[in-house]
Order: sequence, then structure tokens, then C-alpha cells
Amino acid sequence: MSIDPFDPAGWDDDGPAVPAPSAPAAQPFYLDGLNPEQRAAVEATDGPVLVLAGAGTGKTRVLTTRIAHLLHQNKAWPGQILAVTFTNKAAREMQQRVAALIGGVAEGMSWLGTFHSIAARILRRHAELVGLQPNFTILDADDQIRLMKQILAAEGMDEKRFPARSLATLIDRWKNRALTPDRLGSEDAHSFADGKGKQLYAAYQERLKTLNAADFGDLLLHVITIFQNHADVLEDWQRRFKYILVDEYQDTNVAQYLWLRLLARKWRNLCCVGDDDQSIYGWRGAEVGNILRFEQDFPGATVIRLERNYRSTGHILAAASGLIAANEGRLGKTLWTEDEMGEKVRVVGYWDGEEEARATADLIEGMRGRGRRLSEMAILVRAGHQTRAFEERFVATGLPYRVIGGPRFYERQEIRDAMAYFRVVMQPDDDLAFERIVNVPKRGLGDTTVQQLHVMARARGISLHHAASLIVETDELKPKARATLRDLIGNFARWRAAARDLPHTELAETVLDESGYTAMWQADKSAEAPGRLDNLKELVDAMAGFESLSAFLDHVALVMEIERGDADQDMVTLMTLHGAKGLEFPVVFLPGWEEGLFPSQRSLDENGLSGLEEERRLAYVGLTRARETAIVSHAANRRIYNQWQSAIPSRFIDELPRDHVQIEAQPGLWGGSAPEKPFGTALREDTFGTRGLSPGFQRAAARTIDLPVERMVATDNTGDDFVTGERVFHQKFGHGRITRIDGNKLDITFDKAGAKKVIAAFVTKA
DNA sequence: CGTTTTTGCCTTTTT
DNA sequence: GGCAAAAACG
Repeated sequence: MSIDPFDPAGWDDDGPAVPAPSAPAAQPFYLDGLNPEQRAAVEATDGPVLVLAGAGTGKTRVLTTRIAHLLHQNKAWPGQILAVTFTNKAAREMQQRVAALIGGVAEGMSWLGTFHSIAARILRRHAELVGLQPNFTILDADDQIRLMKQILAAEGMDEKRFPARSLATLIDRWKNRALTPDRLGSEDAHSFADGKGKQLYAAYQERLKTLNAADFGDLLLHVITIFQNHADVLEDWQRRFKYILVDEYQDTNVAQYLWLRLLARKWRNLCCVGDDDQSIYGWRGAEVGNILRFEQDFPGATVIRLERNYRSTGHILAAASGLIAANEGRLGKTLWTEDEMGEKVRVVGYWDGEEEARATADLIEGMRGRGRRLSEMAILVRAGHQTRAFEERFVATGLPYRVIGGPRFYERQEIRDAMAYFRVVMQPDDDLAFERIVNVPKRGLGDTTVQQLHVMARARGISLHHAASLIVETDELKPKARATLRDLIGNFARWRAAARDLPHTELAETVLDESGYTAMWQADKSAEAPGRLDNLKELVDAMAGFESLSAFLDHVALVMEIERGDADQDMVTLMTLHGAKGLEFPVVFLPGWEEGLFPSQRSLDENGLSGLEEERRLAYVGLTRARETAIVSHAANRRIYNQWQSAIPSRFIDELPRDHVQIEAQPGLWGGSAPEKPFGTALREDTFGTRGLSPGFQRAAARTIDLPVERMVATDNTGDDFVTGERVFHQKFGHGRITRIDGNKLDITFDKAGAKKVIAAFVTKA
């Protein structure tokens, strides 16, 4: 069976606002094989719909089938469907699956993408309404920080006391909540740097405007501002998007929520799919409240629960369900499967991280020997750096592996440099880019010269590039610097002119050549240089797939990764739990389930109970990635910053329902410790034996003396609080003085043994 | 002005 | 133990 051909004219963005009358078919093929709930979710086309889709219940299938259904029923043209996802990965997958379902018609789905990429497209069309030009630059996190530093410096603030990072985080948070500087509440306005928060935010926005740039948060926020202030523009977009679909609704923040609500107000055909139990982006401003409140926000909404799991076997599903049940404030779902019970979740304890890596590699090899493919196995970690121990082991044993989400292509120095050149060509006022490359390669335009440019730019309120073009006509610079700068400005002018008729890939090559950038790496004798040249070539190759240089710049800013063709090789996958959302593997390893690591101490400290619950959802996401085998592990000792720290098993291990878990103690290691809690007693003081103290650690110990005492509270085994500076006694190390308290870990300078890191429970007050 | 050495901070997760 | 920024050096 095939779909009726659609009129290509309707695929265009500017297709008819009202689709042709519908001609329903009897039983379209794409509905085959859907369960009743899935089918209901597909067929409930009109009005607000919330699909609560548990892990592995066919969420993406529902979304893609729904799109096929809307098109097949002639409810809308492809260009009238807005489908937003949270990640590029999800967008790509949906695009592919829609195409697989309905063929070429899917190419007309031009409004399928991430929140940010779609917002950027809308913003380009109305940039002038918020004081930007249509060719504005999208700044990434790195640019953002650098800009923030300049602002803090300009305000004469101490970078040590008020780090640019913190301000950036704060402003991001405001933007996630759709707060422009003028909308900040008085509490927020004073929350940074002695009440200067609001002022700094305003200064930052002002600066962005002169740079003709927008950061990630602005993409959404500016669109909201435009929608709120220009009814006609809003009306236009509302009319266009007859049907709106949202993936991972639980991850939306306030700004995204407002954005959706504005767009959906006319037709009210908003279908949100999500799972409150998989909300793991709270730290980035996601509001679980959005999904919990859906029915109030959109009265008359249809709510459909998908609870039949098609992914995992019984024990795994039960273990995950049991774990997540410990969270409060859930919408509640009861996942079930017709699959067999299968294997229990295995919980293994190891002596240290190294053994964990070694044993995991052995398990992987064993399974491979029994016919499993490596690509069927994944190791999911809490934090990116945890992959390292495994990588080292895999390299040593020659086990093929791939790390997803490691250092990214666009973050490499040479790529950022090249991009900076392109940015200045497209957008001369992009000071951040200009500053990055004025002296790369070295051309004798150092700090002194750049400072002069800054002075002039600030005095006249113009960009560095503009200032440079003026200053070369004066005598303010030394003749040499002036000539070099004039050359550079001249080059940019020429490249800009060439951009009009030269294909953009050729332009890119010209720029990299004539600027001397390629030559710089060719002359470089270091080991990385050839790789960098390869990367530059790859960058230019990647550009070929885009219509124009500006389209490419947008892509890089928004997608930030380059398609790699190594997907077909048989390798073990290593990635973070966050990165694994939406994926599944027959075999999943979940290492590092230890208190402090997972749940992450920082998350607990900063967000208390809600932080813990988010960590628990992360654990739930991890478990539910597994189809047949899930192996949780924890190590009693781990080396962090080159010192040994001991840890107790994660509370999440205790929360796994006993009936669905198989605890495997390491034979011989512990002389037969109790299998229910293999390492509850593993807190042994000799794990802190840091004989040769590294310089770094000595420095660390030395500089902690004058730390503030407040909120640095740890508790010993009797429940007493410690304070820095207090005298304590340790069984092995003797008497000493506390220099620093971090959670339950103490830095102590012992009278005899020197500086050590010790867990509070091992010392008593002297 | 550019290179080498020392220091600080670090490890949550990402559009 | 590693990386980026600051500081010290040539």
C-alpha cells in the first residue's frame, strides 16, 4: 500500500493556509501493529493531547505515525506541521523515521527540528524587531563566557570573587525562565555581585546587540518578545502551524513552554509527548511542572498513557519501576510487558575503579565470545570523565570502543579559529571572532594593539573591526602594526566582496590560505598539526553540504557536531546517562553507583531533595536502556585527583527491589562479606594511604587554611558537627587539625602524618 | 612580543 | 593528574 501523492506545491513554507478537503482512507497501513493506546494517540489529532509515554513504550513511533496520519488524512501540508525535539539526535531520528514511513513527502517537513534551531529560523526573519540584523551571530558557551569576562572587567569587578561562569549560569537561568532584564523581580535583580546582577545582565544584552549576536537563550527569548509585542507576526506563525508536536515535553523550560503556548493558541492542536520519570534536565532549567500541569494549562486535554513496554525483560522493568517509585510527585504509570522475566539486574562490587574497568572488559569479552556483538553493549556513566578508566583498559586490551559526546569537533581550536575567520567575513561586527583571530597566525598585533582598538571602540561605541578600519588612517599605531592591521582589514573587505560570487567552500579555502592560517599549521612541527590540517579539510568538506556560508555557520552553532561515518563498525559504546536517553542496548553496564558519585554530591548539595529525585530519574533512565542484561557496579575505592577516596554503594542500589536483583560479591576479596550489602562495611581507613603527596595536593592543603567556616559542616559518627580549624583524632594518623570540610570529607593536616583527606566518620574530636 | 613555567581549578549532566 | 589562564622569563 502506498500513500496518495501530495501536491508538491503544498510542501512549501508558504503553501495554502487551508489544506485540501480530507479524503479519509479505510485502514491506513501505518496503523498496523499499534496497540490501542498508541493508536488513540495517533488518531486524536485535534485539540490538546498529552501522551505520557513510559520508557520503551513506542513514543517516537507514535510521534512519527501521528505525522504520517496528519498528512495522509490531509489535515495539513508538511510545512504546516511543527515538530520540535530537544536534541539534534532526536530531530535526526524523527526525520529519518518519518521518511521511512511516508517516503519523499517527509522532505517537506521543514519545521522539524530542535527548539533552538527552529527559534533561530523564526528569529532570522524578524531580527530587526529586537534590534538585530538578520545575519546575527549565534554565540556558543565559550563566546558567552569570554564576553561576560569583558563585561565584568569593564565594570571593574573582581573576576575571582565573581567568576564569569557564575554570571553566565545565572543569566542563562533567567533566560530559561523567559526573564528579560526589565522583567527581573527585585529578588533576582540583586542576586549577584552585591546587587549588580540586573545591571550586568542589561549590560550583557546591550553588548550582544552591538555585536549583532544572540546567545542560545536569546533564540527563544527574542522570539517570545517578538510574539508578545507584534500581534501580526504572531498571528502569521500561528496560522502557519496547524499542528504542533513536542517530544520530551518533560524537558521543556519556561521559555519553551511560553513559546509553545503562544504558537498553539490559535488552533490548539498541540500534542506533547513525554515522561515525567525521565526528566533529567532540571539543572538546565527544565520544568517538570510543565508536564505535571498540562491539563490545567490546556483545558479539555486528552491524556493518553502508554504503559506497555516493548523494550526490556521483566526483571529489568520491575527493578527500574521499583526504583523510581521512591520519587514523589509523579504522574504515575505502571509499566508492563508481555516479555519473559529474563535475567535479574546484576549488582557487582569491586575493590577499585581499575578493577571495575578490568572486570567489565572481561565481561564484555566473555559475552562477545558467546556471540554478542560489541555494538549491542553500552557502558553508561554519570559524568563524562568516568569513561577514562574504561578507555584505558580497552586500549590496553585492544577492545574496540567508541565514546559518544566526548570532545566535540566544533570545540577544537583549529575549527574555532577557522569559524572565527568566517564569522568576521560574514559579520564584521562580531568582535569576539575578530579578537580571536587578529593575531592568529602571529602577525605582530599583540595585546597592546588590541587594547588600543578596545579603547577606541568603547569610546565611540563601535565594533573592533570598525575601530580598526578608522585607526589605520591615524598615527596612533606604530607604523608596523598599522600596516599589518590595514592589510588584515583589506583582506576581510576583499573576502567579503568575493563571498558574493565565489562558492562558499572555495571562499573558505581562500580565506584559510590567504590569511596564512593553513600555512601556520603546515609550519608547525608538533604531533597534532597534521590532524588539525585534516580537521580543517573536513570542515571545508562539511560545508559543501550547505547552501551558503551563513547556513553553515548556523548549523555549526546549533548542531555543534559533524556526522561521522564510523557507525557501522562493531564497537562498545561509552557515554553519559544523559546522552543515552532515547537509546536502547541489549546489554547495559552501569558503573560507578556510589554515594557522592551517583547520586552526585553536587546535585544533592545544590538542589536537595529535588536534586536527589532527578538523580534517581537518571538511574531509572539508565536501567530502562537495557533490553536483556543490566549490570550495575560500584567500587569501594576510587582515585580522584590522584588521591584515593573510599565510597559506599549508592542508595539507589538499596532501592532496587530485592526480588529482581542478583548481588554478586567478588569472591576472595572481602572474606565473604554479607551479600545483601557487600560494601556497607567497606569504609576502611587504609584506603587513604597517600604516601607520596603530589605537588597539587600539597598546594591544595596549603591554600585551604583561610576558607570560610560557614556552611562547611561535616558530621562524625556520633553526629557531632565539625568546624574547620578544629583538633581531631584519627585511629591511624593520630592528632591533627581540620583545614577544610567538603561534605563528609575532611582535609586534615596531621601532626605526624601530614595532610590527608579523610571521611568524617573516621575521626573524633580530640 | 612571544615562549615557558607556575598556578588555580577542576569533574555533572548540554541546546 | 590535566588543562587553561596568569605570571615569569627570554
